[in-house]
Amino acid sequence: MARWHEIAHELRAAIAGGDVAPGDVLPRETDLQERYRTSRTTVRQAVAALEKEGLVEKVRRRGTVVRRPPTRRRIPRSRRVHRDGIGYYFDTAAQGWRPLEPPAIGRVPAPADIARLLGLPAATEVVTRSRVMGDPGSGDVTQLATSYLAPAAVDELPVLAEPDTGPGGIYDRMEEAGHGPLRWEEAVSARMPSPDEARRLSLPPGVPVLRITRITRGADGRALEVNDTRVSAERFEVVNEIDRDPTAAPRNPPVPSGPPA
Amino acid sequence: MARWHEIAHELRAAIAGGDVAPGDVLPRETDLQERYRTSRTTVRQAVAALEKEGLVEKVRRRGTVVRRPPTRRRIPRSRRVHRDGIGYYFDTAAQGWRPLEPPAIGRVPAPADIARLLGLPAATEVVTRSRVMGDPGSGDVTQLATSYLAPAAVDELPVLAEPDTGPGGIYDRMEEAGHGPLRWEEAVSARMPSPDEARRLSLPPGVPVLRITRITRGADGRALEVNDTRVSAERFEVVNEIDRDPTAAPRNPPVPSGPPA
DNA sequence: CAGTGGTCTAGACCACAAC
DNA sequence: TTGTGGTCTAGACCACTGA
Repeated sequence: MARWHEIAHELRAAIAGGDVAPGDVLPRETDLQERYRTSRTTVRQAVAALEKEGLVEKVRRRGTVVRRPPTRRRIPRSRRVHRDGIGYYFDTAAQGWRPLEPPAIGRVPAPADIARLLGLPAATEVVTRSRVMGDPGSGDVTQLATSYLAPAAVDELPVLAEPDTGPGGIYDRMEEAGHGPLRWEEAVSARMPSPDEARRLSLPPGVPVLRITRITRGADGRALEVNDTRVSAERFEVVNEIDRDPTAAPRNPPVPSGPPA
Repeated sequence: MARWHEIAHELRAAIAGGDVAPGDVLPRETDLQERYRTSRTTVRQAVAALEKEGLVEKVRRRGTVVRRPPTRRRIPRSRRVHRDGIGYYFDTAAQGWRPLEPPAIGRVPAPADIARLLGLPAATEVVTRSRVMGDPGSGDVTQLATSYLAPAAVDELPVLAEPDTGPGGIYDRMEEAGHGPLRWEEAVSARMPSPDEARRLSLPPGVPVLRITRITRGADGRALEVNDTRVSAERFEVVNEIDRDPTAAPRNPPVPSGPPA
């Protein structure tokens, strides 16, 4: 076993055993060097392993801080979307966050995975609507969302490429054009952030992004739009409810939760 | 800007621009040292950054390999669970994977987050049922699942702590005891794996685990069980369907997808 | 079995933010 | 202001594994 593995193992045990509590700092690097009779490089490699696991965070001039177990805010999902009441479940206002700026409209070659979902040849040019959501008060960014619009939808409804799409947004426009009732399919996965995403979402090392990829289809089944939303996997979770009884009456849509206590 | 940032930036651009295709290798470390007139430490720090992002994977004797964009297998979810037909949506057999060994029964203090979901004081001792799922043919492990059982449920139904819980499993036993119809709430999030999880799921560096935390409640609303499932975030995604029209008829449950082509 | 990345040393200077 | 981690050097030997 490599020396740095041993050191990482002991530090991990000290954290798990409560010898160092969340918020506390690990011994400084020079102290660990001395304690383990090793070079600074080896010590740093051990601590870097814990950082990659999201267990600790390095803070300059303070030290290596043990991170708190995350409290996640719930992103509730119901099977059905209601037009009244709480709004669409993916109505961002209902989720407690708001756009920090108007959507940025762009035209880019569709990334390979998006093109596949839209049923387009790779690198077809598509219109994008990019939003940065968060708390306007603090400027805290919680969510990066990009909509990729099918070219056919934009040709039919040029307003989709406008910053302001009118009351109800793009989905109401699509239904007005006869595509309703709309259906959505939503995939949740995760990956490590790009450097840009990490910076914009203020993600410390060792924190993945939770990725919510939602495809919108019209009544004919054709894909109209793909929405790709990224949030901190440490700050959010996507919640669904399931009933066992096939005859059970639909329950009320879940109410959006407030910020963690 | 630090030198290693520059190097990482150039390597990232070479990958994004297709100069090095997936499956290709980056120049060896000594070549990069020479090209950038720097030390091996600096080169390694740059490559380590790409590895943390999941872009490359180091393979001994081969080099630093550019990873392929992941193809994810879908884990479908419907709002309702059916007892006939495809089975329960979380019936693992219907998902294309099977237990590699009988469930391991344990008794452990409940982790803080599990105790909270079960409505128990922290560190209450609970019965666990741990499963390792995968492909029995290849031995490939795809899923680690642990059920945490509420003490009251085990007191009432001691069979829940047996390796074999009989036909239909623990949920049928709970319904037979009068807790039905059961309801579930499922949260999807992600985090970096522990070293043990990374080893058992064969996760390369830079790949998070997708975590599916499902809570089972009886008709009276009390929590009976929490299931904590971990899969590779690069190999799986959780998919839900949503209708807009509140009066739309329920659609058929989604059919489990096969392995990626 | 040879070449790749893995590990480790001992030392130096720097940049930043908490004190 | 100053102590922390951040960056970097030049070199050595090792272990694994795929050509």
